[in-house]
Amino acid sequence: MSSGSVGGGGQNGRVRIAVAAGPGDGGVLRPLDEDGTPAGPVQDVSDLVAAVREWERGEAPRWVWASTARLYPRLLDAGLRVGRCHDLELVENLLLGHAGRHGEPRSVRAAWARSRGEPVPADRPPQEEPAQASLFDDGAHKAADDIEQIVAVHAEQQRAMAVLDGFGLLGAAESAGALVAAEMTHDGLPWSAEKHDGLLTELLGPRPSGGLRPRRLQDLADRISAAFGPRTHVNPDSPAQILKAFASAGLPVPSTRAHVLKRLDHPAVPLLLEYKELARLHAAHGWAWLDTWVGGGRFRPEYVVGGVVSGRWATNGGGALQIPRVLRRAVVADPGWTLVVADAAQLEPRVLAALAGDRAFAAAAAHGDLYEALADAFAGAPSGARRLEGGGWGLEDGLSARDKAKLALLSAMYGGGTGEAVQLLAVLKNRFPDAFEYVEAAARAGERGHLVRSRLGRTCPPPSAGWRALTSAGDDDAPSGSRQGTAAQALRSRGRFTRNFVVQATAADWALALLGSLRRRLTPLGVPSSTPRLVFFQHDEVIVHTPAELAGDVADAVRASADEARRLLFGDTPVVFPMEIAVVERYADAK
DNA sequence: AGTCAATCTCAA
DNA sequence: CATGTTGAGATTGACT
Repeated sequence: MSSGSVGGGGQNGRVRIAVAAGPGDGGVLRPLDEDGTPAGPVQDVSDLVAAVREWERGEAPRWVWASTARLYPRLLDAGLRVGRCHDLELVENLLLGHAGRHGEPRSVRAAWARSRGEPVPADRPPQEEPAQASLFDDGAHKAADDIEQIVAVHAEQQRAMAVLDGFGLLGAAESAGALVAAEMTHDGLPWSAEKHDGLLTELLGPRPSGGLRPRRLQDLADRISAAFGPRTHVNPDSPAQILKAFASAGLPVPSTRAHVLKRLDHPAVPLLLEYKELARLHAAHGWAWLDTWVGGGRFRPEYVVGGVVSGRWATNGGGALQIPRVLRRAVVADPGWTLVVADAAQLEPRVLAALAGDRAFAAAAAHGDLYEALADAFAGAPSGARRLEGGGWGLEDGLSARDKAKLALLSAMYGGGTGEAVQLLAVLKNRFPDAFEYVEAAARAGERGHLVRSRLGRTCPPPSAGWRALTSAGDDDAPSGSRQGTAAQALRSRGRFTRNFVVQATAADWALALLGSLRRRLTPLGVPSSTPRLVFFQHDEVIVHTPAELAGDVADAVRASADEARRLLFGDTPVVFPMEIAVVERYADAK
């Protein structure tokens, strides 16, 4: 697997430039060969942005820098975008993980110290990172030190990655992801504050002043109290008070969860369910959220690339990866623009099919609805099982063959499949033995305390010391029955984690490759002042904000990127990764 | 007055 | 025998 063209942009794939910021608006550059050997002298520049712009117009090198998240926003603010980079902190993090050293400091300074056997400085927590402006304000001697360390750490990373299959692509994809993340924060997701406010007013009543409850919530709260009796006062925000009120009414309940309340026959129940739903909207995505996170018609969350162990992204604030469906009505394209919303259909089972190289399974995943294609295999399986709302499996007749296929796969990937789904798993095992065995092997590896990896080499964290102590006991310790039970539980839990990790993390590999490829394909579309932009990414879904007349080209680019990602990860697998693409004015209209 | 765990609901 | 993964973020209520 070559590092391909993910994150590519320039004609010459080999030129790299190490860059350190400071002092002031200046910086220090040094050209490198691909293996990290210096290919020219250190250059001091008084205007770093101008120097980067100049190089970018010419050779379009791969920029080697400590952290995209800290450096790139400054370039974006100056109206400059770069084609490719190597993010030293992100790559260091991947390499540490591969070595089973998750969580060790990842800064350039730390990597430098580590390689020289010196004391390794802890990473600074994000909130203590120097402000953006001061990054460009370091002393001249510091920038000189920085460039020396950057060059050295980069060379070591290139050496380390060269012997790990797929790792070059992983590092390139992670770095390209960091560029996308910074650009998405810069560009923002189109967000109509007016539509959002209208929605809140419609559901909650007009915006209240001070910390008061909106009218609709107060009204519901009053009716909830009344439903428990005259002169009773129940604060619906307090689970304890709700439990007490139901107990007094002769209806003791273990919790206030929605599915528990739904089973009760009491006039307060529908009011409480409505209250809880609206109160959450108000608390999590109400006017306060709007004031904090939306400005100038854009929602600008901060993404954390590789923030989840599986390689999925996390966010730092704003909850960008949990936008409630109702609020998608507020995501509206600019006039004359449109949103291309694309999500990968049934991504994780397709990833499993491709990973396992299961011929029968891959053939089913070669086109169309994967579960439907598998349905025949499950049509005769014993009456299915279905997840009950409260957890646990329950018998439920009337499952379609397609539902049975879906349930079997989800059980295999998530580690369920005890209970009634066991028969469906048996069908999966018989008909698709390689796919079954792939996740089983990952689970067994986990239970033995081994590490498992994604297709490109992203590695799961090792089990904790506590886990090892718990699960290795059992010899001389004469553990008690409950301790054995706890140990068995810990083993199963670890197995579920590693079982899921190989699939989820490879799906994240694929999504990252798609993102890098799509970014590169979008760049030449449109004219500089009016170019399609990636504005949202959520695990297996992207949104591109584009001039309306380019929507077709964008959709083509999305499909081509999905296919390129497939090829980069899995070569000539027959498994396809179809994208469901909607061209809409509002996100809510996508599905 | 701050910290923390537990609980709840949102997303994939 | 127990009974599906990864997260964010708000809130309550117990704690220091």
